Amino acid sequence: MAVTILVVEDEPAIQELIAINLKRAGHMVLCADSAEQAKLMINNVLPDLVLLDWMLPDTTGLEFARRLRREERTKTIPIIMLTARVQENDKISGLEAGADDYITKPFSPRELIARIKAVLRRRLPEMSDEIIELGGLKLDPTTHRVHVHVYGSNEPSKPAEVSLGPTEFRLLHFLMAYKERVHTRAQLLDRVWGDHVFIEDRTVDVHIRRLRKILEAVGKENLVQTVRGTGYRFSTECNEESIG
Amino acid sequence: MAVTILVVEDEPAIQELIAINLKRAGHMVLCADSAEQAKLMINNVLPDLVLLDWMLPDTTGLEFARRLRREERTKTIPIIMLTARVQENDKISGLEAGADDYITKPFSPRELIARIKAVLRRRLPEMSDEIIELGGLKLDPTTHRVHVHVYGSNEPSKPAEVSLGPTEFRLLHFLMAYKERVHTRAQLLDRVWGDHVFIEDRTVDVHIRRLRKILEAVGKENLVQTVRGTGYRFSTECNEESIG
DNA sequence: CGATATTGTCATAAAAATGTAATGCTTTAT
DNA sequence: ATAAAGCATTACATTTTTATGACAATATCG
Repeated sequence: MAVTILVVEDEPAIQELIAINLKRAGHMVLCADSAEQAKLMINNVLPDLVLLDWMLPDTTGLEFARRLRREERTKTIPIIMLTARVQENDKISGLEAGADDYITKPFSPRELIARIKAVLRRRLPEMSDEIIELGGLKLDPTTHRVHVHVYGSNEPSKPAEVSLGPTEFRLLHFLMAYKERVHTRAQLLDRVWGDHVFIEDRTVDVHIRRLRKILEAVGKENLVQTVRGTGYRFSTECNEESIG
Repeated sequence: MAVTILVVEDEPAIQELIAINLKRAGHMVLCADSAEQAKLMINNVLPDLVLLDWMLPDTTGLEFARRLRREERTKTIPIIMLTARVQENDKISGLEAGADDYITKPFSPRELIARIKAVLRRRLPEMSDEIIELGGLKLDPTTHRVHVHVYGSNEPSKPAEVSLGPTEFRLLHFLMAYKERVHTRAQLLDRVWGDHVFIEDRTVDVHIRRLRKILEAVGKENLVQTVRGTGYRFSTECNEESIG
């Protein structure tokens, strides 16, 4: 998949170095010298990941990262910070304003690529555009559509489309992206609804209900399962099994 | 599992950031700005792990760690220190004070999560998400499933799923995580049920019974064993004695 | 602006899980 | 052998958790 990476770095030499290596690794690369310029570029093309220098001419990387996190359109973009040397200073301390990772200069190209890969892998499953096909469902994030493939009939019947509301779609997408795994309501609120929400846990139940209702209507009743005392899970394995 | 982590850190930005990442990783997070506040929170809820900043407004993290280690109730809680210093001395005194690990700032969320996982695996196996395979049982915390592998039939029959209630699941998980070890009822109540519970000792018997019943139904009758006068244990060795 | 969809919360029903007590069985001690 | 102690098993009332439908508030779309 073509991952677009925005490099925000004022030092031309480093910028160049990074760009070359990223291109070699098969990524689309955009370069910006300043936060200002980065802003403009983001307006044009939404990158899949941002490499952000700690020190920028017009602002700090920290500040810029915060800005990215604040805005709806950019808030989920993974950020990797480039920081010069380990600072003893507590002000610079630690995790920088929502960065997904940081790399201290100097770094090797190999390390850079590895970190990018790791961040993408971790961040991607739920927001990647890849089609997920599971348990007779086909979910396409790009078209925002879900189709049911009905087993049993051996003729290649045209898969029916399932229509879901926005939240149900995201919920299903998340559950399918992390199939089999149980998610607590808190986790679902966090990752399907968003970070700062303060919504009742029980609301999740209602949305699960809505999702199930729609799935039942097309004969998919056991995919979204309850795990009592914990939460919910999407699974293609059956829930209850009696063994002799 | 639902691991409750107490973050003791006075810098709000870092605290917030840590909290976000821990939540995303599926943990329950409590935050305290000071040792004082941390103390109060611990009185309420006993956390499973403490992330402790080296520098605190009212005391040093070191001192606080010592205090935790002194008191009976908190004596065994794993502690991870957050420190900006890289001096060898500090590492040593931190470890002396009973820290299980320490992380130097700046650190990435990934590193943080990884260390927490490592400490949990070592200190609280029942809280770690690792699959446990033992005596023909396979317990997977992430999917919340238990499967029985039936020996004897050499055909690769699909392992059947065992369905357990919440408490039985936790109990089995705990027993399996500390296999072969005997646990008193009090210990089980403490660690499977929770901290402040006041429940009859005999209640454990009932849950052991329920667990056994389910396991018997799938042909696993000797895994949960009684140690008369002491308590219970999960063991793959048979406990039948030879007769003199 | 009106019509339709979507969303979060509540109330209530339904289901499942839990703790306790009562009773019977086994082992250990006297 | 008999009593005492420890454990197993069952039944049951209570509590906890989840499902479900209705509703008002918002958001979206034409």
